Amino acid sequence: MIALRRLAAFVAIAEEGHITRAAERLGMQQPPLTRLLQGLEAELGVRLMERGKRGVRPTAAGAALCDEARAVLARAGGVAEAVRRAARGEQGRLAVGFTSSAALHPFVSSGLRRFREAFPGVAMVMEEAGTGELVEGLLGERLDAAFVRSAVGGVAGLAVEHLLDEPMLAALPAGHGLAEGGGEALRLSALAGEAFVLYRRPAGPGLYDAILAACRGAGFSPAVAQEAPRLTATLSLVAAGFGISVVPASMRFLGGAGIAYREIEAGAGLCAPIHLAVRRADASPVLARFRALIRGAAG
Amino acid sequence: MIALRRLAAFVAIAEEGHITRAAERLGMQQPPLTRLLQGLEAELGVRLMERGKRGVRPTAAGAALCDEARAVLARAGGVAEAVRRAARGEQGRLAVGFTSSAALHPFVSSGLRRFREAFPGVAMVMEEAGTGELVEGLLGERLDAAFVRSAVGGVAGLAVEHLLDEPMLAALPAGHGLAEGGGEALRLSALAGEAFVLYRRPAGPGLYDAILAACRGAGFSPAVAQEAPRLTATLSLVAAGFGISVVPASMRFLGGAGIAYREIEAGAGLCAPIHLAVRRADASPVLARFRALIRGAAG
DNA sequence: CGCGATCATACTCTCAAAGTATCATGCTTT
DNA sequence: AAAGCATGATACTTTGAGAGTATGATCGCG
Repeated sequence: MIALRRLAAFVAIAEEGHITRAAERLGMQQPPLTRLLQGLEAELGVRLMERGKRGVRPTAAGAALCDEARAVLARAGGVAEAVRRAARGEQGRLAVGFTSSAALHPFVSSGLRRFREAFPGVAMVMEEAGTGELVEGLLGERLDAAFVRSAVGGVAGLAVEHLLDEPMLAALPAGHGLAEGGGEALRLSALAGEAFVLYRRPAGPGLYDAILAACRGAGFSPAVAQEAPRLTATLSLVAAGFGISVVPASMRFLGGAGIAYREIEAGAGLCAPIHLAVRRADASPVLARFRALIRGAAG
Repeated sequence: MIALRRLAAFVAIAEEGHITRAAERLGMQQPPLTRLLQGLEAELGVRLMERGKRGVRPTAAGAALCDEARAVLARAGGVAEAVRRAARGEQGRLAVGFTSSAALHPFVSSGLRRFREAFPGVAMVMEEAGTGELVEGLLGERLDAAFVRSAVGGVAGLAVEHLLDEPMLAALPAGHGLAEGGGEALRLSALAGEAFVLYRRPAGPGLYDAILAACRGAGFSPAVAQEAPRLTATLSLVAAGFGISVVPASMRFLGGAGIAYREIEAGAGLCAPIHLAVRRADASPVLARFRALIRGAAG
């Protein structure tokens, strides 16, 4: 492999048309440059420069080398800067996961958009999946960060950052007895006798457990009539009259016709948090930038 | 600029995940490799490898460097071979010119096509122009070779190679008294009283002079009624009845309606040669390949 | 014909990078 | 817990590619 130094020297010779002048430009003496050229010619087994009375001029092979060398030098010249950008977190890759419920919150989508605009050099990969898959993705280094609803506090190796708390709403089939309430907050205990439709626990344990705990706090244990595999499916089941549900407030914009939403009294302690989970040991500067931006947006 | 040697060493470290093993692969000892890595880190001001108990693993910056380095190394690795190909004439540029009359001869077009097929790595540039322009193009290095009809022997610095001789035909307006001859060759002296339409001498001195010389040899001096700026225009004028002309046989396929072609007796010494003109000093291997192929096709 | 410009050759020298030897650290195994 | 092994870091020595100096060879030009 021909060293970059020699390529640069050759380009200088070709551009100046004189070994002497090229040596001057390179800040060296003429004899070593002459030998450098001879060395290149010997190594390639090809005459690169035609020596004339008035300087030198490239042969066809020399012109080809000059072109190739310029390309290599240009690429090599940018390496150092690219690495420094990567170290500053301005360039690289970032894989972000989110549960389907987090994806629907405007905070998440706007945060991702803002990061993308602030760091256009970072290639982003998105993944929507259940909490379990996201945790697995983080541990297996397939993901760098994940927006989740439960705290995932128990998982070793992960750090979880609390971003915000979102109120939850009761989702009732239109026409349900409790659907109309004049804008008043609903008492959670009013739902004691209802059939509940919930997002499957394995896919979203955080929300599931929060709802069950709040119900128990309100003095009843909800009857779970259906478990839906996706949040959208939950709302479809509610609309179809299979029961009622309790969902994060940002879902309000999703479920269209057939569903009435009512606030739940604050005392019930029902809230849907959003957390950012990352590997505790991950020192990636891109991730640091991402966390800083998201944390700033949350605070 | 980071030397290729160091980039290659870094890639080896990143790929092996152990400095020791990478050193083995590179055929060197471990300490210098460790220092090489430290040197890179110092030069870039960035930590590239995280040292762990069981070897090393790249940081984000290290991964970026690894990617960049691979790209540079791949490009640099091909340089030597590309230069050798250029030296063998298998890669490069070739600019070929031809006069309009030469362009119409099947030998020229098939020769160009065959060269193109045989050396797909050579980028070709074509130019159709008058003889004067072609000579100027060769001397000014805009062209590397030109197909011409006259010998251009007088021009210093050019070498001219004779490729073939083509018979010439009398081109007569349809219905002309000499147009029908039962396939017999026409005696040149039979044209003594005719008005001649000729391609302008500055654009094609070779043909012009050959025709005049042959006529004088046949005992008459032709009356040039019209001079046309292009060969196709010559035939148009003949078809329009402005006079008769004498043209290379390959023109027969060009002039469509309104023109009758007749062979001229061999003794008149009328023939239209095709030559290849090149710079005498041009040692380009691509040109050498081209000349060899064209010469082979002619012989 | 001598002068200036330019590339080539011979010899010396220097410093960056390779080698050698050895230490430090922290698992793993007994 | 101690010995052993794997791995990287450090200190010192050695080497060689490449830089410098001096000079020769060639040739156009006034």
